[in-house]
Amino acid sequence: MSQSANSPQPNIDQAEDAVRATGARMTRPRVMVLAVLLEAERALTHTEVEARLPRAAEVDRVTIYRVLEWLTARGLAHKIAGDDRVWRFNAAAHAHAGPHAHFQCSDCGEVICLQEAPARPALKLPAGYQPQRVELTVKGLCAHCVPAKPRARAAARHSH
Amino acid sequence: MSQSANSPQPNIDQAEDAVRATGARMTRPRVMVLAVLLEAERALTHTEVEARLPRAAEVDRVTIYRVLEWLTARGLAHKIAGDDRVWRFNAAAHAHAGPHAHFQCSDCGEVICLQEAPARPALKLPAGYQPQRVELTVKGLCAHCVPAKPRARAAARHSH
DNA sequence: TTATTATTGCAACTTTATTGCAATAATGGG
DNA sequence: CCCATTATTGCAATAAAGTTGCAATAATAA
Ligand SMILES: [Mn+2]
Ligand SMILES: [Mn+2]
Ligand SMILES: [Zn+2]
Ligand SMILES: [Zn+2]
Repeated sequence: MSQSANSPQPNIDQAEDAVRATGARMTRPRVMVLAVLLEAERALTHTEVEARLPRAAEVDRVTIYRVLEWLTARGLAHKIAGDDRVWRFNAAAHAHAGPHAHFQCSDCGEVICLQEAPARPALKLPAGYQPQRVELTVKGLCAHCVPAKPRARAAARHSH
Repeated sequence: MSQSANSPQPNIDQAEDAVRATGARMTRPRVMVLAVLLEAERALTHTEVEARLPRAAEVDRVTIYRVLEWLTARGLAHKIAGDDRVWRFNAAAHAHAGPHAHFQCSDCGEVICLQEAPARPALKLPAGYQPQRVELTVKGLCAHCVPAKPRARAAARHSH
């Protein structure tokens, strides 16, 4: 039960390595944001990333948006569009190199990556349409939002 | 090649029947919006619905939002969340009664319904997670956005 | 016709994300 | 180590999609 699971240090090191490996400039916002994603156990929204950045980091809101975009373009992260109009980001190194399915809670919006790669069912497209990738998302209730007993249905939204 | 495919009249009749069948009040916004959806060959955004409503209909922006929500709740339409975080709506009567997959163009955002029902690959969820439904979306380029020849890649966005 | 109340219209507001541009700072060369 | 170059960043303004509160309107039942 050490608190090391919450210590960003090792993730910062890993983030630095990853950013350096791209050949682009290594900046504090890039390293800190990636470290936050590496530390997360699930996909994070822009707001969540902002909240998890140490105060001392002092990264601007817009910069976070741009860094998340940048990380995604470089393959260091990937983003998922959910039902709630919010992008969620996950570090690519999270044992999710290839394509994989996602789960989204229809109550709180939480998104997690699932392991199994969706077995492409070879869907038929109209003439002239060109497939690129298949996205498989399971909708349902996360462990936090599943009611313990079949009552207290309309409970207030929680924030995890 | 008659222009009847563009005439909303038969769809208006069908829409009236569908709205009446719900038992709720039959209003012009509900009928007109549903008629627009029935006439569409693909899923429409709120903005597209607004643009296709006849001027004479004079339906308020907010009412369109509410009617689309209402149609979805009654099962007369269904909505799809795309990568551009915009809801798109499709009349449920469009031969899409049950669950089905979707296609979204990664260039222009167009969404169409696909026929085949995704063969549920029975994904394994973490303990305590409760699946409800599976969404399968094929990303790619629609017929309008597929480049005729492998050049002119960065062409300007079209609007269909 | 009239009463009831579900719907609608309107204005203000919220949330999420984007854009323009000047200021800052990461890197490479001297 | 210092300077020049220019990729990044911060800040303010703006955009786009959708929501909310509430008074006015109109669909239905009596
Ligand atoms: Mn993922
Ligand atoms: Mn559909
Ligand atoms: Zn949840
Ligand atoms: Zn397209």
